[in-house]
Amino acid sequence: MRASQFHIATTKETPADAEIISHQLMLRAGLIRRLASGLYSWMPLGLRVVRKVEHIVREEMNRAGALECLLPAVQPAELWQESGRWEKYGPELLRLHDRHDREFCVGPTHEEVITDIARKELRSYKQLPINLYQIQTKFRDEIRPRFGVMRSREFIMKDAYSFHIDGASLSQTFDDMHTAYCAVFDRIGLDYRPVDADSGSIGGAKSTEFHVLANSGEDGLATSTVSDYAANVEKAAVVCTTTRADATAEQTVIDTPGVHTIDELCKATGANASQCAKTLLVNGVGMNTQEDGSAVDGPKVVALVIRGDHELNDIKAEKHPLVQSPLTFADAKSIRDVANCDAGSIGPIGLSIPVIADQDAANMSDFVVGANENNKHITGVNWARDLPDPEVADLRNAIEGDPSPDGQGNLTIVRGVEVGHIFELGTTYSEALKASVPDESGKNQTLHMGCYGIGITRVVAAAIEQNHDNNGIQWTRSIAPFEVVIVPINAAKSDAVKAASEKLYQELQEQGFDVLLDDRPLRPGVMFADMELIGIPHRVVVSDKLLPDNKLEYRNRRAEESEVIDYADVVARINT
RNA sequence: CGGGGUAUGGCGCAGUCUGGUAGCGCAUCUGGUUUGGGACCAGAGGGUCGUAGGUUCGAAUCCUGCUGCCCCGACCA
Repeated sequence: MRASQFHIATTKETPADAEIISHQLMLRAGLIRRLASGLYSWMPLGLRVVRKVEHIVREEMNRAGALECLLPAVQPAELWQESGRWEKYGPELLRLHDRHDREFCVGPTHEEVITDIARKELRSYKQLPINLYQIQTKFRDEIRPRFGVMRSREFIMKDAYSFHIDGASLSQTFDDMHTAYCAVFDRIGLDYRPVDADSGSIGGAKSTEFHVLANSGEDGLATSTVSDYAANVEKAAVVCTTTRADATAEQTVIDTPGVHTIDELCKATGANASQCAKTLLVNGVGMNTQEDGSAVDGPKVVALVIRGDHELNDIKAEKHPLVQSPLTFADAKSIRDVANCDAGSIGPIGLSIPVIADQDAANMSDFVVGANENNKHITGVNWARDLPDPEVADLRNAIEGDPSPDGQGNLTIVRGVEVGHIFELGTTYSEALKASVPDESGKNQTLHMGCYGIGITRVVAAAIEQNHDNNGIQWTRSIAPFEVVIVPINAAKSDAVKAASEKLYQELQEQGFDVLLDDRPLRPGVMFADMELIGIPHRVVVSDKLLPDNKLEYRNRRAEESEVIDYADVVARINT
């Protein structure tokens, strides 16, 4: 490709509304353009990267025996009603009506459609297992799209769905997909981690997320310092190492005017956060709120007690049978009803509702709590003596230094971007949509199902998060929009440079390289800056300075310095 | 949806407090000089100041409503 024939649209200045580096660089390099909130156009340069990622994914999926298909983006409501997700999915599902006023949605995922195909197409256990995938645009009406293409509403996803006669076959494919995903991310050149994950709203038994390590990542990952244990902090179990000490202090009510947070409480009392307990009132399972806000069945609120230096883990909390899922905090009025005070002064003493304490909170002694009276707290509190022993559960996020749940080493917390997720769904959807097949004995068996996603467009952003410097993007060769760029110096004045550049351009193309010839009539500095911003991995400079000796200048995007090489060695140099 | 911010040529911003009819840098176009790290000179084009209303002789500026966008929380590939 000739740069003069291609749309290169770089900017020097960083757009004001781009927060993270990948978003800034994608805009500056002209990979994407924003259309509306969460909606981005892929410019020719950016699309080349998307296509390369797709190509790698496609190859590895095919290698793993998956079959590519393409399902409709728009799906009929009936299918979603059948699976129960028409109600369950909520406002993230973009719903629309056709001219006959029939209801549809824009697919955020395709379990329903694929299961419908499975139930119609699959006639015998002999056709199993089968793994179908597609690469397609999805739409999720995210509450808050952000970070450009990293969390957009419309995005490209590779989604695969497998069907099996039993769980063992499903596990086999699940493992195969795990292997295929590693192959994909290895080829792209990402520093990633497969981690144990909560299966979330999609449901099912087992799931593994693939995270690209990056500080801007929205997820916390807990990894062991010695073993290969890795889990999303949402999922990482906390191994309790504390024990309860004997009570030594007297229970004392103190004045704490204006104190609402643990921080303020520490300042006011001189206590450490680890000596304070925070009491969080959340809605319990009996809490049903009507349209007009009135409660039926009586308000049911549950108190969760966490040590002041710990964080509540929503996912763990909502798994508790008494806690409403999804987890929501009690409103101001219910707090007053239950605790006689406002949030910030709540404590577990004297509450007439269930009190569930995190393991470490339950092991505290001589601790500080809210007094259930505004502007007052109580110090020297002890379980069993001052209030009943609570029900104990694992409620908090794992933190740096916690022992690894597998018993080997401690946990380190790193940030990650979720680029892939594989699930053993089991029979959830096949049961709902009645997808079954006769087994060897002729008896109908409900299909076991797995699903496997990769956020193609998110991979592009994540790759940039991990590969950039002050001058711009540093693509790995496998997904770079172009592998090599030829930069002629002063071609307008030098026929020799011009001819040599053209010749090299031809030769590299014949060698099968994805090559860009920067034939724009620009000064060298501008071309260098552009090509570094765009992130082309290899740069070859053709100049009058070196041409008489039949030499060229080569520079790797990641190298500090350029080097002079023989014309004959270009291909070899690029390939090393 | 709740909280905070913001809206002025394609991009980044100033001007708003203290009303007087819009400016800077980058980018673009023309001509010239340049040509190994985002050149220089000369000239040019481009803005109903988000939108609707109000106050006023006069509104980018003051008031009110609406909308877009960004950031913080719940969601997820």
